[in-house]
Amino acid sequence: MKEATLRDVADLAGVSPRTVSNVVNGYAKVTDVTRHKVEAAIAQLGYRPNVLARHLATGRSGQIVVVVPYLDTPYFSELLQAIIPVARRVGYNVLIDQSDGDREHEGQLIGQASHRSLFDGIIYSPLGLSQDDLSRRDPALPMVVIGERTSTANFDHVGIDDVAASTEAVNHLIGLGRRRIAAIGDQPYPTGEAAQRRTKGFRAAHAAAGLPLDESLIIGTPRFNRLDGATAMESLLRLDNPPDAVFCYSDLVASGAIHTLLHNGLRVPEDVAVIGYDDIEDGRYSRPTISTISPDKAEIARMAVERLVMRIKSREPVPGVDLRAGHRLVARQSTVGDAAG
Amino acid sequence: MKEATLRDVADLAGVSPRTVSNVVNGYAKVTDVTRHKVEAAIAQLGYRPNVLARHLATGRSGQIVVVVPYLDTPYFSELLQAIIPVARRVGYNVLIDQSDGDREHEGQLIGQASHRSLFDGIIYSPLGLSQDDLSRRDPALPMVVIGERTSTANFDHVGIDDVAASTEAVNHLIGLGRRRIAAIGDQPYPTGEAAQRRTKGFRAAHAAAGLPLDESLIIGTPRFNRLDGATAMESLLRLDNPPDAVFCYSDLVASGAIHTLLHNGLRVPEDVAVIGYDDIEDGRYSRPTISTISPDKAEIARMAVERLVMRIKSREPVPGVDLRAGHRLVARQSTVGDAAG
DNA sequence: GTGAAAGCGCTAACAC
DNA sequence: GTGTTAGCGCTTTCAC
Repeated sequence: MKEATLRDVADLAGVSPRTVSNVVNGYAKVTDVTRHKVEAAIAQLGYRPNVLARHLATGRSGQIVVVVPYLDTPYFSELLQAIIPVARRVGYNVLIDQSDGDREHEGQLIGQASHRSLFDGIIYSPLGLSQDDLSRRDPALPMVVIGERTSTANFDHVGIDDVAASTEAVNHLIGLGRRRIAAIGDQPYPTGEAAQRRTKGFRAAHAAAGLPLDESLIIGTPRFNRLDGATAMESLLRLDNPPDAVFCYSDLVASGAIHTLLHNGLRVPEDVAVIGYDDIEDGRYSRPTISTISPDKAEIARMAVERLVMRIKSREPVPGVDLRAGHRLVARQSTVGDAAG
Repeated sequence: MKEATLRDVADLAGVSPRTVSNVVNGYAKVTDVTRHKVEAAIAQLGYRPNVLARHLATGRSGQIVVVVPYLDTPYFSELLQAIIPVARRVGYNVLIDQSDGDREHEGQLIGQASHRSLFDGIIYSPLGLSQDDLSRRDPALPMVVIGERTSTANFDHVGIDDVAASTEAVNHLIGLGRRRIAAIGDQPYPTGEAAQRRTKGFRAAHAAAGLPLDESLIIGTPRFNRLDGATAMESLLRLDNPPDAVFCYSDLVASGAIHTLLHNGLRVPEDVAVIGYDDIEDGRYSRPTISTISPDKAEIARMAVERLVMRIKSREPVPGVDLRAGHRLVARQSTVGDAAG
C-alpha cells in the first residue's frame, strides 16, 4: 500500500495542499477548525511528509557533516554521540567524516562547490588545520568549529574555557599539597592552540599560587594518545627530581601516564597524582579512575547544532560568535584516592 | 551564479534531457558523437547532477545506515572507516547509528515504516540482537548483517570464517610449543554466537593436535573490552596451574590481558603468549605489539556494500546468502617476541 | 486564512 | 538512439 501524500491529506480534509503544508510546518496562521480537520486527516491516513520532496523544493539536503580527526578517539566519538540525537531532533541527519588529521582531506571537504546539495552545513572539530585553511573555505557554507581557535566573521566557535579549566585542574593538584607538577601534552606550534591554552592555564595556576614552575616539567607530545602519555611519563621519571603530580591534556594521555607509573612501582595518587582532560568513559571505569576536566559535551553539541541550523536558515550573513560551554572538575581516584569512591 | 541543470546541458548540446540523462547514467546506448557533444556541454557548464532531484525521481534516498553497537570500539570504527568510502564510491551516503547494544533502539530502527525515504538499506553489525528480533524487521528493507549469525531468506550475512580463524590462532600457539592454552571471551548464551564460534575453533585446534583441554581455562566475559580481558586474566593467574598462552576473542581483551600479565611481573610472550582477534590499529603500536587474527575489513566492507546495493536495486526478492571474507594470522611480539620485528 | 498553479531537477515510460 | 512528456511530493509566490 502506497504512502499517503500531502495531496491525499488535502483531499480528505477538503482543503488545499497549501493549507496542509502550513499546518505541517506551522508556517502561516491557520484557523483552529481547519487545523483540526487537517490533523484528523493526517492521523487517519498515517501521513508523513516525504523528506526528499521537501528537500528538493527547499533546495536543502537536511544533512550536516560533522568532521572529526579520528573516529575512534573516545572524546570525539562521545561528542559525535551527543551531536547526532540533537541534530536529528531538529530534522537533520548527520554525516560523519574522519579527517585523519589529513590536511588534504580537510581542505577538500570544505572547499568550493564540493558540497552542492550534499549537505547544508558543517560542524568542524579540527586538528592541524591552520587559520589559513579555514578562511580558504567556501564562505557560503555554514560552519561551526568546535574546540580550537576562535571565531571569525565567517564561522562560529564552540568550546569550553580551556585556560580556566586547566587552571582549575592545576589548582586541584596544588590544593592536594603537590608542589612539583608536570604537564604533558604541550604543542608549541601553530596548530596546537588547544594545547597551548592548557599550558597557559598551567602557568596561571602556578603564578596565582606563587609556586615556582620548572620548565623541564612541561612535556610536549605529538598527539594526545595513550602512548604519548606513557612515553612522556617515562621521560619525567628519568628526571633527577620527578614530579609528584601530572596534569595531562587528555584522559588518554593520563591513562598512558598512569600505566607507566604503575608499571614502575609507583602508586597513584599517593606517589604521583594524575589528572586528565575530556572525561571519557574509560576514565570512569579504569583503575584507578581518572580525575579529569569534564567538558559539558551535551551543551557543546546543543550549541553547535543550534548555531549551525540558525546559520543554515538565515538568509543574510551571520557574524561569527564564540560560544562557551560549561565544564567541571571531577575528582576521582587518580588524585584523591579512595576518597573518590 | 546558478548551477547548471540537466536541461541547460541538453539545450547547449542540442539534445533532449533524456539523452543527457542517458549519458550521465550510462544507461541506454548513445552514439559516440552525441556522447561527445553532451560531455563537452557538461564540461563547459560545469554541470553536476542534483542528487536530491534524482532521489525524488527514483524514490530512493541514496542513504544507507550502518548500525554498530559502539562507535568507539576500534574494530567497529575501523569497519566504518572501510565502509564509508566504498559506499560513497557507488553513490551512497552512510548514516552511522550506534545501537549501544540497546535492544530497544535496534528493534525500532529496523521496524516498519520508520525508514520511509530516510534510507534505502541497512548494514547491521549486531550485538545482542536475537534471531527473533531480526526476523521481526520490515522484510522490505534491504539488509546485510556483518559478523554474527548466518543469513536467512531475508538478508545476507558477511563475515570471516570464525571457526577456521580461531583454529589457526590456537594452532599458532600450539606450534610455539604452548600446552596450557586459555581462551578469554566465551559467551555461552543465545546472542553470543560470534564468541561461541571462536570457542569452537579453540576446541577444534586442541582436538586436532591431540592436546587435552582444561575447561577451567575457558573464561567467559560479558563484552570484549580491555577491562574484561584484564579481569579474566587475573582469575587465570589465580589458578594453581596458570596457562602459558591465551587466545583472546578481541584485541582489546588481549590488551587488557597483557596489561595484567605485565603488571604481575610476567613476560609476554616468554611466560605467557597472547594472541588477539580483529587486528585493530592499537595492537600494531602497543608494546608488545599484539599478534592477532586479521579479518579483511576492506573485503568485508566491499562485500557488504555491494550486496546491499544489489538488494536495493533489485526489484524481486533476493535470497539471503552467506559471504565469507578473508582473514589471516598476523604474528607479532605478543606471541613470537622480537622475532616479529 | 486559503486556493490555484508553477516549479525544484531529475527519471523513465512511451513514442518515433 | 533520441525526443516528448508526465510525474516524484513538496514549497511557495500570487491572488482572492
